[in-house]
Amino acid sequence: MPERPKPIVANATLGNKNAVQLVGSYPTMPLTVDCVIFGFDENSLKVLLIKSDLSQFNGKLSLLGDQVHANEDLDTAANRVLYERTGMKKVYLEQAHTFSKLNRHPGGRVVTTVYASLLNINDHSLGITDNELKWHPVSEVKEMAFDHKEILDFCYNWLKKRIQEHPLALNLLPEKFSLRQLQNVYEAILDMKMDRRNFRKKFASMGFLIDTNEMEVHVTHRPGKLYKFDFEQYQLRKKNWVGIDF
Amino acid sequence: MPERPKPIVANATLGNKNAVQLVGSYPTMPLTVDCVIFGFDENSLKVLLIKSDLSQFNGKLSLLGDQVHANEDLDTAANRVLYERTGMKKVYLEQAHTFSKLNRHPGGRVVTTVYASLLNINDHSLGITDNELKWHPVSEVKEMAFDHKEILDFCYNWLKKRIQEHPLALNLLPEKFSLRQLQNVYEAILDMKMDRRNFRKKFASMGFLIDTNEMEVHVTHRPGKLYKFDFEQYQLRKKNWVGIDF
DNA sequence: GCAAAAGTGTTGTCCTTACACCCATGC
DNA sequence: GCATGGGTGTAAGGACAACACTTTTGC
Repeated sequence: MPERPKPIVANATLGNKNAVQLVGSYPTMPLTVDCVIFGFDENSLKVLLIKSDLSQFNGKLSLLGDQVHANEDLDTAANRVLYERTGMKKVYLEQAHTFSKLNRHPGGRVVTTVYASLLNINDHSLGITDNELKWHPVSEVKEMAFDHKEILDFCYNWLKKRIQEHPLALNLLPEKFSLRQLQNVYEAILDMKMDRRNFRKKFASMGFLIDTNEMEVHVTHRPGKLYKFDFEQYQLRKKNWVGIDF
Repeated sequence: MPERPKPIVANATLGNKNAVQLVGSYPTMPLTVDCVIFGFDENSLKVLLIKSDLSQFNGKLSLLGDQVHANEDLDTAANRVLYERTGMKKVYLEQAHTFSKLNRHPGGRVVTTVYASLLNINDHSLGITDNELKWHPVSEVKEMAFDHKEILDFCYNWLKKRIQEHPLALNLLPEKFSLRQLQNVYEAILDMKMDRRNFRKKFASMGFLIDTNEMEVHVTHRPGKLYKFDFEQYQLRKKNWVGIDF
């Protein structure tokens, strides 16, 4: 049995009191959002990065991040930052984790909530390229500013797991895609080869592929069929039972 | 192509500048942590809650939360809050999500990072019971203070998924447990009945159960074997491939 | 006609499910 | 001896892994 710790100050002194007073007694700190934006092009997984303009980091690569304004929630902030940095709107964004190490920012204590985002590089041309914004192959990113390498690694692991359970990878492709493109996405992200027949059978049996009756054009080999993903059906039928297994 | 948004102020004005100055220009806000502490007892899933002492909430139930200090990271804060509220230390804690709706706290803007925690009720007696701290069956919790009901629902869903992929539920049981107890945990959390033989086969085949050669005592039926979970083996052999399925 | 990738089926193995009977203990 | 849950095996069905040949297009 542990010894009884000191009571929490706010409770002891305020009792059944005013919420504004209570919140006023809390320390405040700056909050940022960082976006880890994955894209897919030329059969490899890319991530959208800028060069840090902090002198400490000497042009090291950095995620797309910025302060959270006093009057916006985190989802809004992440969307805004993405828009301000890239000119893109309405991108799928998902909160991944909040990082809070005390010394993670050289300018003082900054807590950051990280959002991961996936998009199709060819459908979203960059409207802005300040700070040398560009796509970098994930496998080639080594050093980064802040704790951003750690964050990138975290999000890459998150992505690997996530695409196996959600049709997230479809966001990396154009609306109409071939099964080869889809398999390339999976192979690139998971960093493994898969059997083509089994891969196609798996997706066919899920029943979310819509045959567009169109084919690839101008390819130097037999053209493949183009499909759309039936997100509507997916929403209706998605699993909630995964099965005990670890 | 979207119109080019206004440049981000911090970049435009500071250029390649001082990090301290940059962070100093960010708005600050109070940050809290909330702990969703699940426990298991009498074959039902419980959650540890207090009564809010804010007058607005009129004694409604609340998660265990408190401010994050200026000089502590979120993991530390969550552990501290748990200790201060319950007297318990060294509890498994995992960050689940950060909630940031602007009006979620009546005292002003407060962002909260939520940690989920699982523990065995009978192994952890409560050292402190201020604010009517006690265990509530999850299924019976209706109204709560703040957005805590929404947070609880989020964490309950998180838990359902999580226990299917990680040996998390073992934290809800004593070190030595019977397979019946284990199955009860799963049935209570997932809210479904399972076949006893298949459940046992499943766990036996995973190879993480260590037979203690002890039996239940003083039970009004044939006593069951007691097992330990081999966390060490689990760490060595845990899966990282789940298989595409959604 | 050659290179390159599309398209397609079968078989064996493993995992999951469904299901019924006897056993050890407390009272 | 009876109530309660412990312990066990098998058969059928479904999912997954492994594997090779023919087809269509561009050049």
